[in-house]
Amino acid sequence: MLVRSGENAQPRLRERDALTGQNVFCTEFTYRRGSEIFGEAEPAEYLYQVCTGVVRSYKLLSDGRRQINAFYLPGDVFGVESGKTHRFTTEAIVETRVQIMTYGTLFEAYTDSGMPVINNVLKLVTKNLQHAESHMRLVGRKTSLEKVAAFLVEMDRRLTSSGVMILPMSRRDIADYLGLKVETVSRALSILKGAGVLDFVGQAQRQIVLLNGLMKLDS
Amino acid sequence: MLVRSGENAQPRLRERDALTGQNVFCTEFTYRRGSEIFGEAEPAEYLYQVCTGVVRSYKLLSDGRRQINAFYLPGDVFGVESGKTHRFTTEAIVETRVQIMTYGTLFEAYTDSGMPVINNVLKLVTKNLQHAESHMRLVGRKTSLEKVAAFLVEMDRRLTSSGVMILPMSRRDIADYLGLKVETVSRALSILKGAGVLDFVGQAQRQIVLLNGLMKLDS
DNA sequence: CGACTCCTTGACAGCGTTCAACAGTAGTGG
DNA sequence: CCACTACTGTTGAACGCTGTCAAGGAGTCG
Repeated sequence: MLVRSGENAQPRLRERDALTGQNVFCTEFTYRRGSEIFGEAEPAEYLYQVCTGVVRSYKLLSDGRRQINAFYLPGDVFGVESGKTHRFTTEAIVETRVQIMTYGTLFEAYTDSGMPVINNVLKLVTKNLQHAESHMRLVGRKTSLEKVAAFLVEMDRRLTSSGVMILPMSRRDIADYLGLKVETVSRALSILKGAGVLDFVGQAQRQIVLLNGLMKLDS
Repeated sequence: MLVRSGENAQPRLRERDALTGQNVFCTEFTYRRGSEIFGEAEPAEYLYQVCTGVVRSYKLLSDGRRQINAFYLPGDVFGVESGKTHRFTTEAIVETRVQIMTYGTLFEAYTDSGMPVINNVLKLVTKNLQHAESHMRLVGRKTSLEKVAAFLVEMDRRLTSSGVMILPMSRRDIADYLGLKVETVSRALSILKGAGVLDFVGQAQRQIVLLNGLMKLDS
């Protein structure tokens, strides 16, 4: 039985699991905004899939800086490790409901169905690899404007419904994701707004609509 | 039968292949310095393992800049794709001998031995993922000095024998790997030499010895 | 030996960080 | 429900680092 500190568990039977393609018992958890899901170097016991909410994955460097690796949105699977420990810390950015499966369940599914499971794991790791490679080029990109623009395009693609994008993460999160400072992100957004390629909806600084061509940047 | 333009093939039976753990027929090729091994978006037909020499893997961005993704040294396997095409261009930096195996052979090995093969592929992709994540932090790191120092530590770990490191790649390669300009790399090396943490051996600018603590930088 | 690339160094400009101040927002408790 | 407080976000000014442009020397390959 799963035990996690202070979170409410809601065991459920999911019809088809994303990885195993089978009927498996899963457990749902809800994490409060800002709470840690798992920490770096903790033993990797579970796989997670976001139901609602958003998760950030990061490492703290020795100088105190934080490098955010990825944002996980509804549908995304995270916590997959080939070693025995997690390599990143993950936190819920907003109140987040996740679906949890034990590695044990995964391995049982493997012995049952074989190839498909491990193949899905491979696809997942490959997807992460491609994102990491793409993000590496983004972080190495020249200007802060390009970084922020690329970030907006990525987020727009992943979480826009009805044309307006509601960013769940703070400017600091964006900055730590792009390797910039908060002020630079803020400035870039102001410049992009001034250039007419985006606009803020209402007074909220996190509701953004991309207007005309924020052209697709290379890979 | 393998056919590659203008390169001399040397079919050999390797005793145990790195991926399959089996006896398989492999083919060896020698690539001249600067020649392309495979190009981005080409169909992925073969796996490669470096015997001698060094390989660079990169993408050309739309603005003409080149982002080097990884350097492959003797023993490293590259060309592994989960899709049908290569996502990077690879070139021999110096005269390089590689061992080639077809994906077909890989799949035969899978049907024969099952789990171990795909498990090795998973390990390989995971290793690439970890390198990409680590490199992402490196590229996002603050100063050019830290980038160059981290690069030297990485290379020192991977290719030093007898304390002196012979860099096979040019300053331009290093710059494109770290997201810097050639002049900045050169300046950083001069500064590090002035600070007494490294020294050039003889007159050659590519033979470097790390003296005292270039402390291990985080992950 | 000559032509080429590679590497280094200098001067300068541009961009992002740093420091600082302020406004807007949200969360808390009276 | 409002006031207080802490956090979040924006903007300005000065500084420092890296890119840019330019020149020259060193090394390498034909």
